Amino acid sequence: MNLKELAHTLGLSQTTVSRALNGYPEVSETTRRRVLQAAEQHNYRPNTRAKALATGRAMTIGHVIPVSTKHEMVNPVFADFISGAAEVYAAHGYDITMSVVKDADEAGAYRTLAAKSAVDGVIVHAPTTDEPRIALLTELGLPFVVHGRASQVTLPYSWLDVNNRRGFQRATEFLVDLGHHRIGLINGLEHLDFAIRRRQGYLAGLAQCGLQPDAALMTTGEMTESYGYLAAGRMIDAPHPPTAFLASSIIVALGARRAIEERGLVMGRDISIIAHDDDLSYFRNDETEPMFTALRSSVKEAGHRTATMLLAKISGTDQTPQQQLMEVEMILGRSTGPAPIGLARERQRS
Amino acid sequence: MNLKELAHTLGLSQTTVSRALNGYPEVSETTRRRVLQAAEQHNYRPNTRAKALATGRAMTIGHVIPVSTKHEMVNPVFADFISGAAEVYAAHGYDITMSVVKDADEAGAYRTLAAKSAVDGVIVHAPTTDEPRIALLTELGLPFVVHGRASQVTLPYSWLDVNNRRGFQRATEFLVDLGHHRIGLINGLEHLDFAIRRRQGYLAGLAQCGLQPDAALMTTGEMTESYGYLAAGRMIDAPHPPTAFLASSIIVALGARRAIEERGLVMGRDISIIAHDDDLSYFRNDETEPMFTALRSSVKEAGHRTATMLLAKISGTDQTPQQQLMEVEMILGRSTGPAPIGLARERQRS
DNA sequence: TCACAATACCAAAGCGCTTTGGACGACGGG
DNA sequence: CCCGTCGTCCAAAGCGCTTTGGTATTGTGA
Repeated sequence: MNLKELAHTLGLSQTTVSRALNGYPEVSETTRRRVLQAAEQHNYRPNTRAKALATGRAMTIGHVIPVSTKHEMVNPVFADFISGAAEVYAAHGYDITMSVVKDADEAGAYRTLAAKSAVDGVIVHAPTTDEPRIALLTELGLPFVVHGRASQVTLPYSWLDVNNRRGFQRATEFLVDLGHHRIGLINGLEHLDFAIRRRQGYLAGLAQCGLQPDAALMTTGEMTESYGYLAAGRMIDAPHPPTAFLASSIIVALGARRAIEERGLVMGRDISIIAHDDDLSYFRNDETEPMFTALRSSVKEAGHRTATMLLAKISGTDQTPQQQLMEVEMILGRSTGPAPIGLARERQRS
Repeated sequence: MNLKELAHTLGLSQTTVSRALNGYPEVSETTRRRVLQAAEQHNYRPNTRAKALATGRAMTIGHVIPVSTKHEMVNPVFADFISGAAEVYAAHGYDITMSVVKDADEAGAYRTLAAKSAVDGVIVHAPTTDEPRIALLTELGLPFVVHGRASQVTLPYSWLDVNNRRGFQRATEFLVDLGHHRIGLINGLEHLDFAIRRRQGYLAGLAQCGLQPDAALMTTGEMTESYGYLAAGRMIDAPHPPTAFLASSIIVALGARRAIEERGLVMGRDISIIAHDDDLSYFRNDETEPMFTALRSSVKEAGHRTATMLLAKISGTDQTPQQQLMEVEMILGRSTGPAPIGLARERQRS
């Protein structure tokens, strides 16, 4: 059923039917009701493409999600992020289109999206410190909001970020307060901005407590479980092992935990862990006493908010770039405890 | 840059330019090259909507992904599945559009997609045993392929599934061979077809070995880590605890493992686990000696194959419904071992 | 040399919608 | 009584593309 047919069965012009459906005032209330009812009855939905073509608005948001060439991995946070964003889109009649691209040709993906005029706006995921996409999108004139920030980019742009720096600083200081002097950082890939900020927070925390950083206690990698396992294991087995870890995600923390337990140590007693927690739906760290002490910030809510910002930008409500910084919650769980005293610690390891 | 402008700058008609770009023969090779080059130079991409409107083909595949109303959870396998499917789509010039819907109104989502004629085909995720979407889509005439099967549906339709039944039967028999007589099944939600089949496999395995099933050893739930933890914990604490678990996913298995270790037991010695492993990119169970003994079947590959089937269906290559059954690989890891003898087991627990 | 077929191009219609620029009565004020 | 206004509707253009149904221009065989 299309407009023409619908108009014909109603004995009205397409114009009138279209106006009735779209809430324009030049239609009498009686005919509007008649139209609405007929539309409902025939399950009429305007053809998206025709509508988009006529209005010039695609009513579609693009998400281009990078899959790392290294591990062919797509970051599991996207599922939750998008589910949060999707609620907002749906409420405003927007569709989602996604392109999955090897991170190399991400720029190309945006170019194509813009050239095809397939979307009204996009969300930029996982920005690097000098994220080139920001300049590209500004140049293309395609509305966008960045999930995260790009420290080195000076152009004004809209973003929503988590206060990673503050969070990791707090976590570090918290661990030091518990007596931990050697804290291992199991960070994400450090060309990504969030990872840099986390490291900065970690370093600031150490500095605040008068501790020297140790390069042997800082690692970087793609945030898989194995990575957490290997990185933690390596540090534990090194000459001066840490007594605590800061893990960049729950999944990484699980790996670290595995490394700890495999060595007969007990998490929260022999070695503490604090994890950043994106509050993923299938991995809730929220029992009466959470498994991990964590810096929690819901990625789903971030999706929700980012989408809201983007739609505001598209509708022209927000002309000037907007920023939102979400603070993390620090959740106390079972993975942290006072640093073991040296001797006890040594006994554990032998 | 649109067709009109491009044609104008070239001093050609839109017809010719369009034909040159789309590989029609009524264009001289010299002009074709000229056109192609100009298009390249101006980064011209035909407007998706206009093209779709003119051709009647949306060049878009719909994925409607359900978010469970219960835990607001979106199944983490989608990320990998879609990344597999996306490669195929991209290679054939198709876009992806996704709708995220509370599982309640999934039917509505498909209806809308069809009425808007927004997609050329869809993939049906997570079918129930009597999946009503199959009848709906057949009625709507929208090409589709089911990822999974629907045991009770008699209509012919295309699907790709993993041999869950066989896998779980094998795993069960393997555990029995190791001396396990009480095996706990930590299954997914059993209105979903794959979960039913897994249970059937489990029961068949027990029967094959002459063992009676015990209702206390079978649980059902949404496949989160907490669920695995709680379900396993409950069984372990019951009067006649199992000596092995069959877990419906790696994430669930991690929960089970946590329950085991929290009780001072050792996985693979005191209690064994076999998990179904979707081979998720951020959770690879594939070190030299994998953490879990597992039934592995790559969900990314499933996405790849399902997408291929769907495109074949859309292009009309496959008129008759096609089926594909993927066998699981059984991977030996560290989570299984012989059943402990009664006494030793008791000593462990006290 | 002429007719006929390729060859290489073009004008215009059409996809399903929105939106501009009216038309046509009814109504009310001067 | 007439004119301007308002309310209600419609015809047609236009969004950017594809595709049908041409028209010139060239090459070919008789």
